Amino acid sequence: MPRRARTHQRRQPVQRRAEDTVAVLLDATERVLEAQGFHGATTNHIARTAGVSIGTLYHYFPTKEALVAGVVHRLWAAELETLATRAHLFAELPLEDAIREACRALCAYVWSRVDLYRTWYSEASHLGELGKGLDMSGHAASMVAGALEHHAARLRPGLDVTFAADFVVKTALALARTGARDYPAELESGKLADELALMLSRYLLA
Amino acid sequence: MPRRARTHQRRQPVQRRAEDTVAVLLDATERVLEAQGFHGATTNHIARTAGVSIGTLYHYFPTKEALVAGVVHRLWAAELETLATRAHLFAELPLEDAIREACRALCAYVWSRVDLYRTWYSEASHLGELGKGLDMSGHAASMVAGALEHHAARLRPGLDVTFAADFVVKTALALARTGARDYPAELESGKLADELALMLSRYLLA
Amino acid sequence: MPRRARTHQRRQPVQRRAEDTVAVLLDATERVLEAQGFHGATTNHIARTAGVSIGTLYHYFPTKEALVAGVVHRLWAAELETLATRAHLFAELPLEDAIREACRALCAYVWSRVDLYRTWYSEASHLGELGKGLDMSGHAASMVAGALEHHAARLRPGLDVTFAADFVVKTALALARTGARDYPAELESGKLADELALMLSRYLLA
Amino acid sequence: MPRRARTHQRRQPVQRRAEDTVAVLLDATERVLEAQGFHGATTNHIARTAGVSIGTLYHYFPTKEALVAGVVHRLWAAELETLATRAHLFAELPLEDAIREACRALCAYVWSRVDLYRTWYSEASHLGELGKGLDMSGHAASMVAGALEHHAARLRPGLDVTFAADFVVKTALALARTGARDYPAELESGKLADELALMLSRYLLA
DNA sequence: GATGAATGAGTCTTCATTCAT
DNA sequence: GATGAATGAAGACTCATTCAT
Repeated sequence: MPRRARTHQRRQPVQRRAEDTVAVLLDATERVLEAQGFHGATTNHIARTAGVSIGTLYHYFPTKEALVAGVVHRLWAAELETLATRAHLFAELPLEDAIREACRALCAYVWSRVDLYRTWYSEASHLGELGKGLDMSGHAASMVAGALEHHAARLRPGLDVTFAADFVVKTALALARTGARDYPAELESGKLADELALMLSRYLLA
Repeated sequence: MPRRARTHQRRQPVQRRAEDTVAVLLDATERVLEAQGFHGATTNHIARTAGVSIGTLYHYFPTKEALVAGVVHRLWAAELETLATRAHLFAELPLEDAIREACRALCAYVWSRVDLYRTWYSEASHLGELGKGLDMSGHAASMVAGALEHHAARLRPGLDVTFAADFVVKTALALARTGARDYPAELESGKLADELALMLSRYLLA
Repeated sequence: MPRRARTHQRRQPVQRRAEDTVAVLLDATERVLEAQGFHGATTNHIARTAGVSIGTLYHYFPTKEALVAGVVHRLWAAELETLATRAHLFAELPLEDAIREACRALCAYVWSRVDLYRTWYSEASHLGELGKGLDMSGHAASMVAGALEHHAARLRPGLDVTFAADFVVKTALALARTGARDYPAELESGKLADELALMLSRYLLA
Repeated sequence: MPRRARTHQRRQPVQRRAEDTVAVLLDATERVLEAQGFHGATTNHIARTAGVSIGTLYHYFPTKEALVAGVVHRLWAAELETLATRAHLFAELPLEDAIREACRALCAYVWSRVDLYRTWYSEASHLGELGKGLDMSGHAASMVAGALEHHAARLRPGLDVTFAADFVVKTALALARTGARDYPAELESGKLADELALMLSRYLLA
């Protein structure tokens, strides 16, 4: 039987020191997950790696799941950040070029954490709260939707912009993430990013 | 620490009865996984559900992982089968139509097992042997590659057929599978299949 | 909890074939015990090694304990046989020489099965029926007692012949058996046998 | 297949309380072994007897084998202690008398734990680390060797002192231990000790 | 007599979590 | 806030043994 899935963080850290502890714990969790996989990561091992006691760990996170969820959320946020910092490109470049840059940035980020995606992400991503995941891809999707409006003239006729923006984001995320296992070489070389960008561009443009 | 990951089946069933037992065990495993998720599924529960003793379960599968791997492999085989039975369409129909039929069939299959994809597939798919997964998508990819040669005249110039065939298969699999969570409505309605088909067609054709 | 300790053989084999089966099973048991130790020896492995089915094994021996007891008894019988075939020496040679020959023969026998004594004998000897063990050492002791009467004139005054005969036999058995672990080199070279013989002779003689 | 034979203690107790726990666990193990034998002793039963949780048991000992090894080592240490506290007698008394006292003390110790030697010692002593056993008998042997040097003038010519000291110790241990089964009456009455002492003295002295 | 698939009670062991200090 | 010894529910897995064929 699964333990209860309380995945909310237990307390908002209000002090500098406590914030540190939370970050230290998330870092340690990530490191242990990367080394041992989800199944092999134990809370005691994580606490030891973080250099805090197991009691302290449970002071900040009510369950192991919450801890892992924290890492997942942080990862999602970083993925979103990677895309968000390229948002302005959609106003500055032709759509194809902006899409290519966004895909390249996303794939580069995945490549920079490739072991993480390979070892435990698929095993543990379901612990991330669905809502936060939707928020994250929703943010990215509305960003893309804005970009598409901006380039409306060049879009293929009949395109459902709202759906397409979302679909394109989820496709990019899905392929970049699974690419860590399925296409490591192409992920590193940039080919995956470029083919992905090509596919998305042709899907969107006239 | 993770238990050992022996995922090979323990004995080749040589008698009619034994083959039944293996199938019964895989069926039961699937049912229990669907109801409880990977973490919540216990071998004792699976054995009880299958109507065999726990000893018999371990007679055929050396570990829980091997049992789940068996279910994953069977699922992969069914996905492949779904595509393989549509292979002839690529010789009979325009490429767009054949692709659409293939995507529809794949999405329909995923929809028919949607709970399974939603509850445990992402959590447990890594237990499937990578080799078998590559075999499976490789088969499908070479099928697609053949189809592309057949329609060579209409392909977009500069297309790397070998890569594209593989890429297209993996994209379809990734989106159909994650669609169970991300787009249940569109998976059911067929919209996901059609948008996917459109994206793939535009990626491939001139 | 220990299983019941039924250690009697289940049926007296009356046919040639069945006798063979019993011997084959005891041989296989010995081989498996030697290779895996008592804890690691399973009845299924023993049956497979013997080339018979597990059902057949249980046809002849009611429990694993009975099987191991059979091997222990056979070993005791062989030890006794080793001594018994030297009994005549006590009538032919000076006592010291007869004792030395007996000790050498016993140690040589132990050396010839040294792996067996090293791997499982101590772990499993308690499964041999105490009665049979006493019979065996009792036989040897009465043999020795007879020898001592024959050499009565040379014995040390005050010697309790009955006790001494038994004591000497048990000492020889204990040291030869534990010598497999404690003195492998001296067991092989014969030094253990000679020192043992010297100790026993000086204990007995004036 | 035997479980792994990790027989090292898992953590050095650093606090008063923890030392107690280890001792409590060893005591409980001894009691359960005495009542049920090695095969019948379960870790859960031992933990319950000790009044600690099963988790605590595994906090200090990684396996059942390690726990039993701990008891064996403690027993060996007590045997050695029994001899060591008599070491001074070898300087104060004639050798025969010192030997007799040592044998009596050893046999008395065995008698004081006779059930233990009878029920599980032979079944489980192989779990003690060979090295610790050699250390223990080596200590005793060098003690005896010192004593023999001290009485060199009275030793029989040609005696190999180094070997003899070791041989004498191992003989005494083997006979006292097996005496629990073979000679309970003589063990209790002291006859076994005296005959053993006589045998060893005659082996050593001129 | 022989077979071997099936049984299932019972074991060891793990690890998330608590709480007294 | 921090500690970490202690907890114990729960689960994977073994293997001696049975019995229908």
